[in-house]
Amino acid sequence: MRGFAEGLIDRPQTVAEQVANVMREAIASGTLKAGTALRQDELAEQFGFSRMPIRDALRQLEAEGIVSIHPTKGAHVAGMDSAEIAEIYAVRELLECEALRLSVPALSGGKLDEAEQVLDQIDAERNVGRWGALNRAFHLSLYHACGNQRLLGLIEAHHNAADRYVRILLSNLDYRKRSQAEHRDLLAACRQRDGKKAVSVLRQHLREGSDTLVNAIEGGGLSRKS
Amino acid sequence: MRGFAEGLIDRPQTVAEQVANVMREAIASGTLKAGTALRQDELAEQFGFSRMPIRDALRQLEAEGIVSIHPTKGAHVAGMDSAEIAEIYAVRELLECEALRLSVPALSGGKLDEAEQVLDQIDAERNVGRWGALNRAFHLSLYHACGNQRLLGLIEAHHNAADRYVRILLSNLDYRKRSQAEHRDLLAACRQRDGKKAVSVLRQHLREGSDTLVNAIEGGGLSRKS
DNA sequence: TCTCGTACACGCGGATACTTATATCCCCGA
DNA sequence: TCGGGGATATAAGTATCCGCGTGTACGAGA
Repeated sequence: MRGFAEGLIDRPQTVAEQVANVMREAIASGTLKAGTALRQDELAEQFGFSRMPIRDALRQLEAEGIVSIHPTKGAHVAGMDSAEIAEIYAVRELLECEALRLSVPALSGGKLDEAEQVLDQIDAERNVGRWGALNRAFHLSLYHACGNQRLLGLIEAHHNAADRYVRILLSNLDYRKRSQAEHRDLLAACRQRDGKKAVSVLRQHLREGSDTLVNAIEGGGLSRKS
Repeated sequence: MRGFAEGLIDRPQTVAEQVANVMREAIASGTLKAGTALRQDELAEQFGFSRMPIRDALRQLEAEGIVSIHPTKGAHVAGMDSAEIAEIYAVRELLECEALRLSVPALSGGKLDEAEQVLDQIDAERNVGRWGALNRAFHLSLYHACGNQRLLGLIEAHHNAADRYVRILLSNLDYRKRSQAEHRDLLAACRQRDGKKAVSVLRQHLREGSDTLVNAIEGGGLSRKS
């Protein structure tokens, strides 16, 4: 739920936010695997801060759905079973298709050019860690003109929740190629101001991602919910 | 974002959660008006707890969008301008219509009877404070069979965010009558397993609520964002 | 008199040390 | 072998402290 209108107003960054950012990245990158116990004292020592901001950060991440906290049992990196992945993708499809539908008529040529540049960057990028961020940037750039900040916030939150898994997808060269082809189709439909077409391409794109992930996780024996 | 699968697993309630619950109710009921400063040590003294759980509670409420926190300036009861109300209702429409669409074919007769009982309770209820809760219970009871916990969680979160304003609506006798009529239409469509009809009634219902609220707030001079 | 700068008070973020409660594990005895 | 009880680990909560950014009020200078 982070990021409703962030960046618009300058807020001094708190330690808790910095910690949350670092941990979010660590979880997304797989450094912290699903199910890992996140001990407050341990983290406090590692980061060199006291327990207080660490708790704030954990609460924050819990709200984002990538950490689960049980009173007396503590915080763990949230796992995802394939059912939950399917749920997240179903919600993403709902939210993002709506945002795209609203956004397409309002998209400026400049924004579209920006989106295309992001696609070129993805093709050029060799660092696995950056793909996730670029992928997200591309998607969000198409939705920005939707005019509903809250909707964008939710979409961003769900990108966060799915980030770890998107990275798994993107590390697969085959999927990445297909994904990029779909991205270019999507962009083309947007350039033609064909909202219906764009939405249907996006819907297909997300379903493919979801299916690929669910198969990978059900078959591949990835670490499960704690 | 609270309440994804709450209640299914017994978690000992933390002080922070209790505090959050009390404050959520206080904000929804209007006891705490929009813009009110929420000073940590003041609250700590009032509740008789230390600052730590109060901070946790404030973070929680911030994630729910009903409190805004600025480092160094502290927490305030979040206001809503009419634009934000429109946004929330647009998202609610999207989420709830989808949940209903998925849910209708799976709704058991028992669930429908329960929903009808809730409607009867609303008619009988004289206490303004309870209407909001009953109204929410009715809506959620129709969505429960949608099979997507995450979607239900988001819907609940948006009910929380809109709660204060729904209560304003419901304290208006005229709106309440119309609303109840629409609720019965909605229920009837569900009984007929007519998903399309049900969704269209729901959509109309939510749009009416949104419009009524936006007009009330733009005209009525309600307290604004801090 | 009006404006600008400074100084002070307030309240938050954070640190630290300590207490309490709870879950888990392991061992010991029936 | 199994079940109960204690030891241990860890989270939740308490009490207090400090530093710093912000807002404000007051006094000095134009």
